[in-house]
Amino acid sequence: MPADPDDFAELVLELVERIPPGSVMSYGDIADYLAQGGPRQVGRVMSAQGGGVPWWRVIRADGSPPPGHERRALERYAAEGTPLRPDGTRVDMRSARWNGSSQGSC
DNA sequence: CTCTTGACGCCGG
DNA sequence: TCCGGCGCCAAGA
Repeated sequence: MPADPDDFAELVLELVERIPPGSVMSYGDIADYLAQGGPRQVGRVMSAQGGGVPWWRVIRADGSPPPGHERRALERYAAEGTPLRPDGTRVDMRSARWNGSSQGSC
C-alpha cells in the first residue's frame, strides 16, 4: 500500500497527465480525488516535480494559475482552448473543471 | 526539537 | 468583487 510519500507525488503527476486538454483541476480537487494529503501537498509536488507534466492544467480553486507562471499558463489555455473568464486572467472552473472521469457533468 | 514558509481553501468584512 | 485572516500538512532552516 502506498506508504511512501514518493508514491503520492507519482499519483498526482499521473493524474495531471490524465487531465484532457481544455479541462483543468484544482489542487484541492486532486487531493480530494486521491483522497489523501491536501491541497498544499499537491501544490508542493507540482512545484517540485510538476515540470514534467501539464502543470498549467492544475490551478487554484479560484481558477487562477500558479504565481510566476501566469503568462505561461495563459498561453497554454489559448492554445488548448481552455474556457477563460471575462477577465481573461482566470479559468472558468464552472465548465473547465474536470472530475477525473470522462465527462461527468451533463 | 521548534519556528517559518509555501504553485491552497474557505469564511468574513 | 477585492482584501485579510485562519486552518491544514509537510519540508526546510
